[in-house]
Amino acid sequence: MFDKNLFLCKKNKKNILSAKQRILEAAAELIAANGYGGVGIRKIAEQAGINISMISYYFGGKIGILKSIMEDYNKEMFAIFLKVKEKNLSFEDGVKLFVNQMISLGQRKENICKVAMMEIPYEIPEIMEYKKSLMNENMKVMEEPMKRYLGVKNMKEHLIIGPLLMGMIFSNFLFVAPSKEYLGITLDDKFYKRYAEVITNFTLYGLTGYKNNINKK
Amino acid sequence: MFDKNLFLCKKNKKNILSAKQRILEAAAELIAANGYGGVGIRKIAEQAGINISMISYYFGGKIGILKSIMEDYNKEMFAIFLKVKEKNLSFEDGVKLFVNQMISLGQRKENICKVAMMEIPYEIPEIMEYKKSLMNENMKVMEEPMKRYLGVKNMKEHLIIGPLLMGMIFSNFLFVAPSKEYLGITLDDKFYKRYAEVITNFTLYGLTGYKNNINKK
Amino acid sequence: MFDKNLFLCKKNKKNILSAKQRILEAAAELIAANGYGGVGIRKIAEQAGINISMISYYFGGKIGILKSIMEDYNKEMFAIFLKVKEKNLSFEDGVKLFVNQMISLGQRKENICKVAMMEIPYEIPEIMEYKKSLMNENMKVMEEPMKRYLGVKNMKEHLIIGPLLMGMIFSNFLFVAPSKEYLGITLDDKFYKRYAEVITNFTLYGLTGYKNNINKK
Amino acid sequence: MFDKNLFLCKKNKKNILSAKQRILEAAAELIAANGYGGVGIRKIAEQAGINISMISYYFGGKIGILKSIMEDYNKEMFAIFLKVKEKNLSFEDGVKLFVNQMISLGQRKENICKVAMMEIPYEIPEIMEYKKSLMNENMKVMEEPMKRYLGVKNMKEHLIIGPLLMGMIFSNFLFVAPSKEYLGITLDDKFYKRYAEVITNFTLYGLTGYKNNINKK
DNA sequence: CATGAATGAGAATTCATTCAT
DNA sequence: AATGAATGAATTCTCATTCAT
Repeated sequence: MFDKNLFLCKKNKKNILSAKQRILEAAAELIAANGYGGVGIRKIAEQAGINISMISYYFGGKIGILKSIMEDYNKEMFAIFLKVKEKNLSFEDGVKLFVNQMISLGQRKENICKVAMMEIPYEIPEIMEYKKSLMNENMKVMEEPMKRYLGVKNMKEHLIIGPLLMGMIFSNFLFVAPSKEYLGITLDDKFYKRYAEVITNFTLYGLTGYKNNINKK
Repeated sequence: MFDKNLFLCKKNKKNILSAKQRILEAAAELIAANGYGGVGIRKIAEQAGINISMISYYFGGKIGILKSIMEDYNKEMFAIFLKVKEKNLSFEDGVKLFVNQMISLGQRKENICKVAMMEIPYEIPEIMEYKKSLMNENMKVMEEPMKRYLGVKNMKEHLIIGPLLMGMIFSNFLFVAPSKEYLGITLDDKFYKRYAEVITNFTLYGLTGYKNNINKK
Repeated sequence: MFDKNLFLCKKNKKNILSAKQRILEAAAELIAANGYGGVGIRKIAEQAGINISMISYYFGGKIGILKSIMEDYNKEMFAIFLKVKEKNLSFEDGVKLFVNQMISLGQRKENICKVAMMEIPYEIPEIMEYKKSLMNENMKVMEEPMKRYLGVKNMKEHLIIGPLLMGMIFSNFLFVAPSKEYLGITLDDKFYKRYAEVITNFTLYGLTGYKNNINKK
Repeated sequence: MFDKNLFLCKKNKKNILSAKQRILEAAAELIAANGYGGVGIRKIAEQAGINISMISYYFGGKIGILKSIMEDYNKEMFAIFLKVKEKNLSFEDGVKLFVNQMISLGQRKENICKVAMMEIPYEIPEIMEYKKSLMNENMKVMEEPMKRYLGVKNMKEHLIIGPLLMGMIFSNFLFVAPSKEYLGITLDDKFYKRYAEVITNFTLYGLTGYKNNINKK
């Protein structure tokens, strides 16, 4: 196990290695709750326990944080795509693995996922360029399994079935989890076990129906 | 983009759409794209073609706009719930009507829907109180059809199946539609016809699977 | 006793006669507590129970209210000066009458007095011009009794003994009365009786000392 | 008027007087002339030669300036109380020292004194709480000398004789000095020497009368 | 690496006033 | 005599960023 204490700077008693990481986590949490425009770097710095100037130092500005979050999310996504792909599973097992991996990602990185999916300010050109490039990579990777598993050839169908699956799989992390504290509910492991069961089952039935429908055409 | 010149009344040089309505539409569009914190009332006033002070005058502040949008969305939701309920349809027809009505709502009020569902700043107490009260009303109305149609009794299941349906049905309006201009795609009536078909079909199959699963337990 | 109900306009159930008066009273109260710049005409209108525009209508603007208050105070002051003057009293009786009349004025028009004496914004030229003109009239009237009663000839002495008397006589209305609610104290008739006694006595002794001092020179 | 150029340090182009101090002085001058509500932080920043944001940075907002001014005034007051108290002087010498110290304070910090005494917006809760706490400390210190020198036991008498003395001693700084420029008069050392003489004399005679009166009772 | 003073632009809101009705 | 919508300027405060130390 990696011993982070080895890298403690005795002078100021702060963890050198994780300053950047702490900023990212604080930012993700706050942006998930308040939106990108609703959070100032002052609050982020405060919550991360670092000086404001460090954000410019590490990320080149507020926008750099958002890009880092988007990048992180996409790396995780790709890893899941590849993992599922290289296992060469049956339709049912592929769906099961994919859905469970995604839900697991949502649990591990709740805030990162919500921010990367929903808190993107569309009118900041730099962000949109970045998002486009990430989506294009995404599309390329998705194309082959969509065709193989579901028989989807038309690109317009991607724009329907892809978001459908994402909206369904991440529904908890987009709508429920962010407001759990305000609603006074707790989402424990038991809940997420049942959540994964329901989503997997719904997806399998739904995709079966989708295949029937698309093959009829 | 909303073209305010279309509605000019030549007589008194005032728009036919009331100032209040124009503010709401401009705000919904901008907030949908940039988040609540990412839009200033200056931009909203500019796009609505009114003086900045009018926002405080009509809505009592920026926060009032958001509450109006949330209110509008919820009114529409309730109308759909009631419409479906009072028709006493079969399971299949009920689902079909519900999904189609919701998608129609998403098409009519794309921005209102996205804002009300996703752009809520969780750390503004006034907003959270309002959201809670709206959600409670919502829950009450949902309880009976959830039980009758799906056999759901446990409230924790509501927290899964409800958001699941919403995330799926509105997936287009949450993920695709807001970035259509930036992605260079057009979502015409033909697209939405197919969209409704896929979502309805997926929902019917998925809910069937869900009923099977829940009755097995 | 004056019956204000006689002048009620049945139509709108508002007192016609006193709209202007109600504005003045509301303004004096609010300005006494918050300063001229600390009160908006909106609050004044609200407290007076009239429409905002009525202030411009009656007084030509916010500044007109202040001028009316200053005018009212000065009229009262002159009335007291004249009253004391024309009675041709002894030094002691003159002082007694003057002090008691002033204290009575302070009781009757607590807010008017405080505003006219202390809440004048020195950097509004229109106000300063008005104040100068009022002070000049004031000085003229004061000159003769100051000479006769106290033997004051030098104008620079006016600048000392005049304010000294005012600061002492009105001390309650300037420092204590405005904060009575916040300090939780009540200033009843018994208090003001004692107040008048102390001030009168102090003034008589003090002025005697002053006369001794000035005649020695 | 404060001439900031006098204090320029050529090396780093910064004033010797700290930014915080310059803000306080500029604020006191402007608030003394226009009232707290009549001055904006923009004007204060301008006159102090600093950026507007520095006011929030140093004082946490406009209200912080006022509190600093109140605090400064009260520190000076306490210093005088203590100085007079610990010298154990006779009644006459005690009064003389007290009055002269107060007048000297008024001369040194004309604006601070006027603001702290008269420009308090009674309807800002934060300010009133602060004022109450300062007044309570004040009352405690005053109690003993009031009893020893004047024989005052009843607290209601404090509410008369205390303000009476303050209104008299500070009369110049409250009514005359703030308008000296507008009235075209100059208040030189000679004037203040005479002012101190008159006030001291008046106070001694007046307090003697007060003692006679209170002992008769 | 880290700090904190400093900046100028922009945030939301409130201001006094005007005008058509 | 009275209303209320509308305006543009001014309000206080916070923003992201820079820079010298």
